[in-house]
Amino acid sequence: MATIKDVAKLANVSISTVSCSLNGGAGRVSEETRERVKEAAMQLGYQPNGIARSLKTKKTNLIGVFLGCFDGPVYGEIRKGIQQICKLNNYEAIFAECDYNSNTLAKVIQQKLVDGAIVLATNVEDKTLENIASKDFPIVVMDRELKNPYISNILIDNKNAGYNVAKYFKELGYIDVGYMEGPKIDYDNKRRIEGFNKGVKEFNLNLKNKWKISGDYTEVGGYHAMQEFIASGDLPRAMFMANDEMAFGAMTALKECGIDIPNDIAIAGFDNTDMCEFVTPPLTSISRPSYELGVIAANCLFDSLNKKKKNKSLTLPTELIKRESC
Amino acid sequence: MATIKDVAKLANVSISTVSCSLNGGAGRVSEETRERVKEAAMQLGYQPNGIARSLKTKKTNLIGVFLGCFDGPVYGEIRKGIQQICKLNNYEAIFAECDYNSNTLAKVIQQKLVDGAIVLATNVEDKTLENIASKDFPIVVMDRELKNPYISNILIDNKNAGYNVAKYFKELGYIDVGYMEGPKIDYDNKRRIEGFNKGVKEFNLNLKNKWKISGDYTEVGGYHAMQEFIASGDLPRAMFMANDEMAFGAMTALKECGIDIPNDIAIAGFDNTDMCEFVTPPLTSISRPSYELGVIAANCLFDSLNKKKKNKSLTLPTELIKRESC
DNA sequence: TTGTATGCGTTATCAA
DNA sequence: TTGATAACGCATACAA
Repeated sequence: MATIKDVAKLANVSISTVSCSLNGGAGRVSEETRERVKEAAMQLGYQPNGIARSLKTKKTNLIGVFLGCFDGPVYGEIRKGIQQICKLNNYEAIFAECDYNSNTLAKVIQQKLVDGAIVLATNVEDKTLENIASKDFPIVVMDRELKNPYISNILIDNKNAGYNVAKYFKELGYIDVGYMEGPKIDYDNKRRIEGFNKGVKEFNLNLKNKWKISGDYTEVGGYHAMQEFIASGDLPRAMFMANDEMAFGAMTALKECGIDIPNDIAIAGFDNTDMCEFVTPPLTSISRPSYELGVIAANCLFDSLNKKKKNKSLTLPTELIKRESC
Repeated sequence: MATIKDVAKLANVSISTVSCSLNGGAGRVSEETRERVKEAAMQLGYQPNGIARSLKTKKTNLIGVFLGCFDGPVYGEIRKGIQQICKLNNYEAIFAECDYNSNTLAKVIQQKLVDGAIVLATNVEDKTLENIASKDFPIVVMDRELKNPYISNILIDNKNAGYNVAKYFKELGYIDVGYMEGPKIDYDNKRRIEGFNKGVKEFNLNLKNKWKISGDYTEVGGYHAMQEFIASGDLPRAMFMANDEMAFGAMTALKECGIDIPNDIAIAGFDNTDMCEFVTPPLTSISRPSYELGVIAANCLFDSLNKKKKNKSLTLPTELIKRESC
């Protein structure tokens, strides 16, 4: 692989001239020299070594996005939003999957491989993030609330969303209600359920303990949890599902047993994914601004990175989308 | 952030002693000194700067996984397989999403950020990969066949799988058949359809041109494509779908129109995703070893990386899983 | 307008 | 057993 030295030799100039010709603005080198250097670089297929450059400049023009799992339509939208903003800022986003016993995050960050991070991985501990965040290394979290001068919090209004589902159930006259939650450790899930519970209390709904079940955010998980629930023989009049995918699985199980939606049981999901419109019956769900969430998180990170702005805390609103499943 | 110098100063030794104490094997430094250095490092929270280390050692202990899109259950399994092997080799995997006009791949690789790459992104051009692959930078591709000494090919037997679906249709007495393909640019898709076509010819099935439709590998896409297809008023007796997700969407559309599966039309999918068992009726599909695919691809990359072994070409078998949709 | 020299934080060679 | 020092490839302050 050609280095800057090789280019310098071929173009018959010093390495500093090569560097300036290739990166620098106008003024520093004559147009003639610049051309000669560019020609030489092209000829050798020269590509600056990013590692060496980073060592010198102390930045990599890379941000790290740490996700607990890449799956699901919501993650996809968030990623798109992040990438869009990275491109505008001449950065690239690299992604890492953080499972429970992985230290990828620490490794990548401590090694200075990225200039900042966006974290959406429940299983990463708060302490880890607090230790890593600094003036030179801003972090944006999307799955928790952290009070730290170098950490920004971008969230959606989960609690209000859950509350609104309960309110809507009340409006429709559904008194006996239940829910299927996601992973108990998940921040979003906790807040959704918290809001729903608040509504249940406020509107005098009847939420038996046995009507609180849990899935794992997957379609298959929702299917199984609902199957078991049906077998118990005691169903509420309406159920709030902590995400759409579980709701889809649950609907499949219900239909298999000949239980009518919404006449026997009403279902509401969360995320308003594309399929909501197309399942039978179409699924009432909570719409969240996923793409925008990614955009905002990335912008927030670049604000910290560029202008050294202060950290931010934002909570984005959600909207209840009413369809025939209720 | 503490550097090796700070540690050296605190421990009252030279930086080379620090380096050896922390990385090196036995013999080089006395146990006593090593302890003192470790103590100092701990106290300062010292973490070696990976960038500087990489510049020197010419390796990052990182591999890049370049995906066209992270979504779908198959991708998830492949990623898990890759990560498992990375862990065993003391490497980390970082992921990048390659959309059509992104240059993330080139950037990450040319900057020497990763020691090797696994590519599963149809939209990356062959030429790009051929240019980048070298003795020092092995690549494993999973979405195409490339003859290059530094590129390994790990594939599944798409063609045979498609052929087997046609054969199965014949066995069941379905003569009028159709298919819904995925993105035409996709290698897997092309081969699946190719194999199916071969079977159609060989078994004298009747595949009208109007029975060849296309989706985009998504559930929503499959739903819409099928809706339109139904509206055309002329359906075959059986259809092969290039992946399960489209099949699920298509099944939803069919059921909505009161078209019975498999009595009016039989459906076969591809990937044998978890939901196949749970949709109504359960979906006949092609099982592929996704996790193993990731394991094998990663192992293959490490073989090239470590022992400088030759490139490999492997095609993994698939299996037709029969369920009630046919 | 150009070149020389320094240093980024490591690892590794060599001499002590 | 240890320390001084060169080198990795680049950017840049400063000298010419």
